[in-house]
Amino acid sequence: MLEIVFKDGSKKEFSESIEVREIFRKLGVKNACAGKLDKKLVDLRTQVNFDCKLEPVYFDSLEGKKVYWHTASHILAQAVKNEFKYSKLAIGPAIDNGFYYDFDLKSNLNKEDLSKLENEVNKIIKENLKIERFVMKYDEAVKFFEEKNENYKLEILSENLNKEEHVSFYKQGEFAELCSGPHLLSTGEVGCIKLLNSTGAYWRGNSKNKMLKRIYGISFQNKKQLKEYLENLEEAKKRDHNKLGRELEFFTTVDYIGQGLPILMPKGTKVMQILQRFVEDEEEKRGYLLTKTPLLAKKDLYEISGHWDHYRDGMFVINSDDKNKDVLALRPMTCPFQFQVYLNRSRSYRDLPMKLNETSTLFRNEASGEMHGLIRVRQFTLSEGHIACTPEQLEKEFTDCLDLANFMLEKLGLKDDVFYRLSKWDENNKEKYIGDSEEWENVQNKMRDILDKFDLKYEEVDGEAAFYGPKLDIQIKNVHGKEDTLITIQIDFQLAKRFDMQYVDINNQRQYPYVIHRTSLGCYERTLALLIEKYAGALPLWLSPEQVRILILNESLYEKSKKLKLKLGENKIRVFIDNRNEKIGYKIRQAQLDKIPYMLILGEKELEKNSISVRHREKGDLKSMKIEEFINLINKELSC
RNA sequence: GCUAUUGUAGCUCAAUAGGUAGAGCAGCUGAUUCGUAAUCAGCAGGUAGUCGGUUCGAAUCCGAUCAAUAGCUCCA
Repeated sequence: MLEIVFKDGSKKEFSESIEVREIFRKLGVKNACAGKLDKKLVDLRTQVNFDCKLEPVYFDSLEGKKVYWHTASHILAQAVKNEFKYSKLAIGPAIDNGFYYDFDLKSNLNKEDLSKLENEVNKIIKENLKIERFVMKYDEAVKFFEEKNENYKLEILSENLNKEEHVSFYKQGEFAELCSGPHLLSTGEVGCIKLLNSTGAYWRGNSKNKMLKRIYGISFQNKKQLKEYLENLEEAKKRDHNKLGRELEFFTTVDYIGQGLPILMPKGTKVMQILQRFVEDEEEKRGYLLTKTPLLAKKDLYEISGHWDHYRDGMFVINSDDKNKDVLALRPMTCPFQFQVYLNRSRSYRDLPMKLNETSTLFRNEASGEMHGLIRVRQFTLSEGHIACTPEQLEKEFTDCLDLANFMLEKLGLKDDVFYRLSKWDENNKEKYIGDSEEWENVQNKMRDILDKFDLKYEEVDGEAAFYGPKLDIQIKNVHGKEDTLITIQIDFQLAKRFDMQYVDINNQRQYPYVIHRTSLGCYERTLALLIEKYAGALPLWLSPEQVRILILNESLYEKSKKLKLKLGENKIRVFIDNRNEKIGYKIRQAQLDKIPYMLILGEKELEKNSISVRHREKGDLKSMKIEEFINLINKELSC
């Protein structure tokens, strides 16, 4: 006898081992694509032969979608095998927004190939082939792939630790694929597949390996859902800062200036100035002292910090082949410079914590393919800061940094869009880092302890640390779903030693402080980019480079509008008049119009009543009001 | 850096098979004063990203290079 408990708490007994799908059938559960057995995702074909908890998984959950998408990726692999005789299979997982499959192909894939494959894929769905699971002995599986000359599959197999265990396969029609599942029961259940694009991707994600062809796709249960998804995708792309930011004249690029070196136009610069003032003021309130340090230094400095050995590829080096001149490098980080403030004289524990901030321009020689609008550039400005503190102060200071970061996110309205990541070192790749294992484990544990005291969900990722210490990274996704670090808070236990930064403790002993590297708002270019995407260009009032546009309907009102502008300007409201050359005109491009929070209309009607008509970009027409009333309205909105 | 795609006026896009560049919007000038993008008339804008090659002739074909886009790798 076995007892199965369901999500609603109900129980059912079965006399013998039974398949998940059979259980669901008996219970009348329909449309489940997999099961969750004691919290583990399992195939509908799984035999249950012990007491357990079980619940159905459907397409409406991400886990469920991934089952569909994984099956879709197998169908794609089958289609590619049908269409390209010499193709070899690599891997094809489901991802958060669909699936991909990597192939080794002799030829490139163009659009026609992709649509041909799409037809083939949907043909396989229509055929509604039964998908069966079977197992093979390890040796048989090796032989199976050797015959097919599938060297990537063989490589995966060779890493199978337990060669005694059977290897799991899934088969549909003639196509069999190494896979641990779970999968749907037939190809027809997938619904419809759209192949989105094809790109290159390195085998095993290693740039030293061969580049394979990757095809991305998505599938839905029906065409309506697919259409909706594709439309949403198009909508999201309209918010792309790289397009919108240029259209709205926040920034531009010039080919002969170079990659990753955007020109910030007046609007973009205004927003960055607002952000920068906001950040510096807030940091000052929180006890930071502002510094301004050089943008470049002799390589000697970087040799001490370790950048010369661990970060040289990322730096712009000057005079490297002139023996008569000092070799200099533009700074990729501010830490070694700002440390000199600490080192200016001897420090006691009474000086700590020492909190320094800087609005620092940095230069990083990113590889040519990495640049992306304002999100990834070669010169950028960071809201940077460093805190030197005693071990006892570390927790409080770290907590304060996190609080500051969250405060900033809250103010920008990005709080719900971010996720947290504890970025650790890679212990299999020690040469990338400075310091020994014990120190790393020690600090990482410390960081984890602090994080666990917060009500904060975070994931841990190996190999994402800085070379000098672990990081708390606050991540965000752009409109393309690509993840980037917005804010980072790092604990460093190495650089103080390298720079011989000491303090004298209460027992008159010399000690090294901990250093926290942190940003409060990340880099301004990137933050601006994400704000444009978040708000589709219609930034909140306090961040809008143009808060008010005055529209005059009669040339004779021009002088009056100038006075109005002056008056609003005195109240620190950013206002523009909609005409150039002192001529009337109420032709405003709609695209720009709905980005401006308020529009004031000034015409004969208003003149008579000595008032203005106000239009809000979202609320539409507001009642006409006196200028003072409008100023109050804006101030009220700004204060909350 | 790698795999692809793209590059024609400020923007969006045209031009049968290589035959010597055209339209809308924006801009400018003038008229119009018309209540929320697109009134009328006129003008001006391009050595086709750049450099080289093939050809009698190249926006179109080839090569190199620069830049942009998506993805990989890398990273704030």
